[in-house]
Amino acid sequence: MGKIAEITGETGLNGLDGCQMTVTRPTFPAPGHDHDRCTAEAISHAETICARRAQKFTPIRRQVLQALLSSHRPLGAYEVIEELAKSMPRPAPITVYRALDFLMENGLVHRIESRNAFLACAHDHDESAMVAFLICDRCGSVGEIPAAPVAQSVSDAARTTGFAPKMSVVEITGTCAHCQKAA
Amino acid sequence: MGKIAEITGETGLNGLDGCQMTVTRPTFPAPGHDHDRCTAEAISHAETICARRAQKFTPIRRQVLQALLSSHRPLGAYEVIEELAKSMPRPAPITVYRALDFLMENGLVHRIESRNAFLACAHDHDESAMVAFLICDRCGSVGEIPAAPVAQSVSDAARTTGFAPKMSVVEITGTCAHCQKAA
DNA sequence: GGCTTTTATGTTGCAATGCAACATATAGGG
DNA sequence: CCCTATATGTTGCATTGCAACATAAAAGCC
Repeated sequence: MGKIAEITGETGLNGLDGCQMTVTRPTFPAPGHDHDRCTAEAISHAETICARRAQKFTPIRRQVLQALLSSHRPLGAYEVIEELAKSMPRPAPITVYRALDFLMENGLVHRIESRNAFLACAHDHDESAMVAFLICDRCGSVGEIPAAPVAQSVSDAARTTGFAPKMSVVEITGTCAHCQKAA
Repeated sequence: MGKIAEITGETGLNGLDGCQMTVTRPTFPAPGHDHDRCTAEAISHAETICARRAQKFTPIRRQVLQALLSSHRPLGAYEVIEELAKSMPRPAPITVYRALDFLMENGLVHRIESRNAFLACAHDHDESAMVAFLICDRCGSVGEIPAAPVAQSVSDAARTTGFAPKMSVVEITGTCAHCQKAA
């Protein structure tokens, strides 16, 4: 299986300092990958980010992130609640939403609009970088790819219309390589 | 209905006070456009489509489409209900959802995922054509642009990973030309 | 026209999503 | 130690979305 095409390398010019997680992350998590390690890295990345910004990476925020990391697919807020309920008194929805907001503000979690769900960010990309999501309709896993070309097309369109783009949502559903093989 | 690239149709007016200025470029709204005519055309287009497919363009479906056309901005399902309630006994949510499903299946209405809202399709584009939406965060109006180039770059990127794309959601929020001027 | 089949609507009820408002706790700074 | 800013807990509810079943309306057939 190896890594499947990694378009990840060129993700947003790596930000302001030497923060690089393993940038060689495949677009889709390989079925047999070292998940513990990948989770640990993501958590430690989060710690770094929060420390740098003097933001608090509280237990709840950590656990919400961990819940999302436990699967490489987007979880609904209430699925996160279920996850957390396994290891603590069931948190109220608002609690989880607040943690999710925090994590999104800090670029650690993405919201998948077309699913009303949340996904732990797999890459260390510049926060302003445009990303696109490839959502597998079989296994539900989500790949994250840089969408610079999309950004280009969009700003072309913007130029003609005078529209000033700020935030983008690019979500493509389809079938991932693994599931195609499996079929 | 005219040809594809008449990207002019959207309007900014929609009752949110800030946004009623002339368009310099034809792309976003033409505030002074003949709205009755553009609505009439859309309805008649719907009739054509339905007739061609032997689908029934029932009163409810017509009224839902009309509600969406009346505003030129995406409406939530419950906003549609409110609209309809003005001219008939208030329909149940499920009734409106069913009509919306029908209209979407026939390419007459788009769902704006990032808003949980629905927009009457402004163009006469091929159903399989990929479109992108430019959503103004001030006035709420939405521009619909053909997104062939976006589609291209996305599916290139996607295919590199072995991903087989089916459906796409491209929604860009930002500020439309009118609202930029107004600011 | 009657009869059947298909399709569309109406009714009832509820699950899922999301957050507001206020109360309380907790971490740091002075 | 107090004060302030931030984080979390509690209560309650609005919004979104649809399932399941009942009824009506249209289309096809003899």
